[in-house]
Amino acid sequence: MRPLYLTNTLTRSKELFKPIHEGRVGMYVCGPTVYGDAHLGHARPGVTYDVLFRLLKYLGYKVRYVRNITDVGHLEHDADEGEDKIAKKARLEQLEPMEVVQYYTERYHEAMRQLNVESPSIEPRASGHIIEQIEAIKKILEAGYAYESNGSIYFDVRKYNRDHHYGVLSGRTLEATLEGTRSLDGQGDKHAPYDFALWKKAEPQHIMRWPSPWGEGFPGWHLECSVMGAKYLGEEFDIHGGGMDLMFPHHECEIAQNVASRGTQGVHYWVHNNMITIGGQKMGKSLGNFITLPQLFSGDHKLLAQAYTPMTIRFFILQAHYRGTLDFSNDALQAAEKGYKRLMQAWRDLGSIPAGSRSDVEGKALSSEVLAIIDAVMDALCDDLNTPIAIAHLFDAVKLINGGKLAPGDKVALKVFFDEVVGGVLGLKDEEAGASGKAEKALDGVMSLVLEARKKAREEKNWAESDRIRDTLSSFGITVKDTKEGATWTLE
RNA sequence: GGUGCUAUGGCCGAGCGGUUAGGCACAGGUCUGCAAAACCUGCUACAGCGGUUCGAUUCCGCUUGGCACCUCCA
Repeated sequence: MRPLYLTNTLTRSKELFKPIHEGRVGMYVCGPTVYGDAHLGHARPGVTYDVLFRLLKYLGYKVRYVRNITDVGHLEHDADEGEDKIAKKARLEQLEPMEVVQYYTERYHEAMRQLNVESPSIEPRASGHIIEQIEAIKKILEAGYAYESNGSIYFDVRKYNRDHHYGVLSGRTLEATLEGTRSLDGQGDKHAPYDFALWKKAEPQHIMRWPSPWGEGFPGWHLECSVMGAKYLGEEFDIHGGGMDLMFPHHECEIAQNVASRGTQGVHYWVHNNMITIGGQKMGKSLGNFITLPQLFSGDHKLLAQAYTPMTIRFFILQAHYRGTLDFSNDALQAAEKGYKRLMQAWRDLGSIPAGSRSDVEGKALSSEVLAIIDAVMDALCDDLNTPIAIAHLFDAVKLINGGKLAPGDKVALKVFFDEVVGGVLGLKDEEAGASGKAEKALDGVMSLVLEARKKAREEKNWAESDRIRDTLSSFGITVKDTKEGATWTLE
């Protein structure tokens, strides 16, 4: 198995990936809080961990990928004092909270499907694991790292920090955390500002509530990931991913909860993707500069010069390394769109190959050029998911393909490689390929008829008629190109 | 204020102690009835100032700028 390297936030270095159980990988990624449409920022982890998931499988691992849906406990403004995001949305829209959850979960799934993000193995919800969360709180209380205060349970960070290091992941000390904490008022029932809620007492008007040994309430946000990760992947598992902004406090709290409740940090490799920025600034709810995925796909946003297809977005994300920030702009998206189309065209030009040709290729001598490209692409992907380098090498292949001098064996090999890696691992798909629906099939037929007529006109050197057909088609979005093999067409 | 990251050509974006990143854009050429596509060629950058080194865009220090986290955010 080709070695895979990942940057582990815990050690701040690139490490050789070694799974706990040979040949199997457990991976957990923080999913969305479903109170609004997924935005460009959600596409980043969606695509990044999708590629990791696909790559691990391609390398031969059996992977269980858990990505949660947060549907309770995520508060706004202050981690322990704000209103629950879902409950607030429900109140504003006069809906049942679970209606909000259902609606946006489906919207999220649809956006991910369009981005060609594979479904995770398990997609658990926080509200479906209240019992497990209560059990975890009991354990933390037993261990002495939490206290009850006015019907709520808080994690005792100061006490925990005496025995362990609160801040291992983000590289902070408790003092540093304290310095950064804002004003001390509004602290409510907490003993210290850096303590965080494990269980919140529900006020009378609060609609999302469950019974517990401490009265009716709801779980704290950080708890769900600790509990669901352990439930489905075991008390120790391989990879935990998420956005960099979750590193502190969310993931830090997760580690503390894990240690306090089961005596282990639980996660071997912490992987964090960086943010997408707009004009150099992080896109965020509070800044009001975020663009949702449906807006991106439709072009319906004041910042958008045009609509961008899901694959353009995916390619755009893949052209940058996941650990760096990626700046959004129309220029960058348009460049990505063109590059993506060129890559797809080359893939298409490799043509369809008969079934079983993989075995025809194996064991046969390929040109060193093609072998080098294949190797370089895989090396890049296994080097901390370096998709931009992988894509750069794929464009070397594009040059070979367009050059038209590939030996048949090389062509088949590249076709198999593109299918498996461009399609299978990078998860790109040819948005223009193939007539599938009835309408497309009909259009296919009509077009071949039209192009036949044009061909006849051209043979008669009737350029006026030939151009008239081309211009007319162009006026409703069909581009005709004359190649040596005859005319081809694409629908805009 | 604390902590961390970063500064690459017109734009996006990799990388590295000595070798062409790649994409997009631009210019010239080949091909073509024209157009498009494709191919070839050109454009050769690493914030500033010091230092280490035979040699630094790549390491170290300082300066300046940008960003992120410390409050919900992927």
